[in-house]
Amino acid sequence: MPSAVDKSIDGEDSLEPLPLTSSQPISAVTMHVYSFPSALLPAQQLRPKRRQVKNACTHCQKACKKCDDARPCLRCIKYGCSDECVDSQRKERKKGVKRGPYKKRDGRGRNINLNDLPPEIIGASHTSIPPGMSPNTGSYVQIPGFPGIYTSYPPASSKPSNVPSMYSTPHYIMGPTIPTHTFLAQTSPHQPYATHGLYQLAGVPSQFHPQYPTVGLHDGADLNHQYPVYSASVYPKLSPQLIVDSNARLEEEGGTGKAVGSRHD
DNA sequence: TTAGTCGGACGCTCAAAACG
DNA sequence: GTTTTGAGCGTCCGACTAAG
Ligand SMILES: [Zn+2]
Ligand SMILES: [Zn+2]
Repeated sequence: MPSAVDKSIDGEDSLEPLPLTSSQPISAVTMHVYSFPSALLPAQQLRPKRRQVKNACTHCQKACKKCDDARPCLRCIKYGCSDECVDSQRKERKKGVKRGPYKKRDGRGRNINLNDLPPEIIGASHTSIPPGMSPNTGSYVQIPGFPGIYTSYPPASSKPSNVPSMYSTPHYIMGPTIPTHTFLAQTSPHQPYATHGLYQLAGVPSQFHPQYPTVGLHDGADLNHQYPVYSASVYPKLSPQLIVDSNARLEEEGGTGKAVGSRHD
């Protein structure tokens, strides 16, 4: 039977965890942690969304196995090939490829149809502005094309200017000053903005993804004051220092720009 | 039991197209 | 200039086989 480490390394335990109600161990190298208000979680489980590293190492790539952002990656550490753990080369995307016409947008720039909205949005409790909140401020924003319908995201105007457009609806979590003695998934290493007490749930596309669970809440955290916490017990065979190093490494990489900038094309 | 292989589903990125 | 679309290309799930 594969060990817990094996399962994590080889990906059998690497999908987004199912919605949790309390802190649970999650992969120390799964640095992009999403959080979602429980009201937006589906009643029945959807398939958890898979996440990928930006660049797998050559060994993991060859083996078609899960890699991680650290170098050496955990899989290479496990198999004793740390010295050979290097990013694989990526081809440059072809340019000048004609794509033909896109489907027409509506006049508001979005093709939103009530029937297209997931039932979580239609049926959820965020169909009106909560007391004390005003439209398009704070953590509630009007759904385009649906006056009076609000969802709990910040307004587009709050989007940091360096955010790629596909993240046009960034997801934030409210958080206090992050303590430094815990392992944290702060923000994406490539989108390191965390201002005004808002911590973006990096990597969440503009589409609604109810399958993103609430994970790893700090003890006592509520939906408005939460941030993921990593546990050193995730990889019992690895020293806590390794996990710290891994996190530190990711922090050092923060703000290095988009993935393409670090590619070896 | 563990490692290796690999088909193909799924996810990420970013240039092209559409829009204001 | 900005936003959205959607395809290229990558990751890695999961099934399978082989070896020790
Ligand atoms: Zn790897
Ligand atoms: Zn590696």
